[in-house]
Amino acid sequence: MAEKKTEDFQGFELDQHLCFAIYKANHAFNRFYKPVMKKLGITYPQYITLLALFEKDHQRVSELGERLFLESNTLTPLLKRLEEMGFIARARSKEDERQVIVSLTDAGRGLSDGVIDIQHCAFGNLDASLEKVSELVDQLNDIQRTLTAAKEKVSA
Amino acid sequence: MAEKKTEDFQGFELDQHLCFAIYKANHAFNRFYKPVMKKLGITYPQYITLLALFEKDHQRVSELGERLFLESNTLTPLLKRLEEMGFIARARSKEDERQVIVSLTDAGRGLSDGVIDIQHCAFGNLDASLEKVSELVDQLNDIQRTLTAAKEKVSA
DNA sequence: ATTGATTTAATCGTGTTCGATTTAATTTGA
DNA sequence: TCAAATTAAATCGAACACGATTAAATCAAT
Repeated sequence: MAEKKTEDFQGFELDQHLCFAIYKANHAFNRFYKPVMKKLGITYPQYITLLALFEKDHQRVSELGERLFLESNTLTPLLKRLEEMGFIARARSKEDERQVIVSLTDAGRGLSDGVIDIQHCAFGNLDASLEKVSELVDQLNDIQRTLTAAKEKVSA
Repeated sequence: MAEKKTEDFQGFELDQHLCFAIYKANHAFNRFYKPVMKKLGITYPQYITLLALFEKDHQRVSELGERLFLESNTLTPLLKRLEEMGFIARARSKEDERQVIVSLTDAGRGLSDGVIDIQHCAFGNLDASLEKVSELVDQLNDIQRTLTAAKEKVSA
């Protein structure tokens, strides 16, 4: 009862850290999806990017970036690879030549079947109910919003 | 009630995806910690690595790798940077010359004060109780274990 | 004791991420 | 109108992550 130090505040036990738990879970998703992605010829970040395009086609690079929390320095090369593979097309906007519009090709849209399979595969392995998962998603989104807001506050 | 397709299974709404929620939360932790880490002169992965060493000093590279889910191809250069900065020492084991033992230096141990501050900082911004966080950590660890086990199963 | 298999870390190439800068197009204001 | 400020994407360099390979040390098993 006497010793307090760091024990009452997570201390150094890595497994008690929320950031480490999230790091590990993210890592596990990465490793789980990677071999499945490989069959489609894409990487995990490319998969996430395609999901954003399935949700809404014909987005600007910066629009995609807002959705995925990435900027042109990351997206430009990634999109170029997707373009080389023939899954998307990139074209300067007629209205504003600064903007590049990213669109799915037929081949890109064709990936959606494989993607659905992947989702079933991952979800089938988590023996959790839809409600439980949905609740967890909400909690994680709360944390994300809180940390993002806190960072804004600090850097302001 | 007629349409089924993908809607009853998360479909393409990115925000309903557990993997995306985790991706975002991990990203938010990264962005939140980054400027704080910068004051200490280290990166987020280096921070995680140091946490593992605070928990247990004098680990082999492969031991650290198991803990952090990384391998020598990632750890070797990262550890070399921590060594250059004087936070750790790397030395071949006398018993087995193949092994490299990673140890904290005084300067490395000295970082732990700053690290405690960082943890307070992050935790103070999450207006969640310790129990709530602990519960969330357990759920995330469950997911990680499940996905890791599922991957083993598939690759076997 | 020597050959062959295994283990450990290091190395290499590709892709992702990010801070910082650059280039080009658009908007603003004098 | 035309220079200055702003915006959008691209580029660059450093760090991280990973599959695959390599080099060196150890172990196994005759």
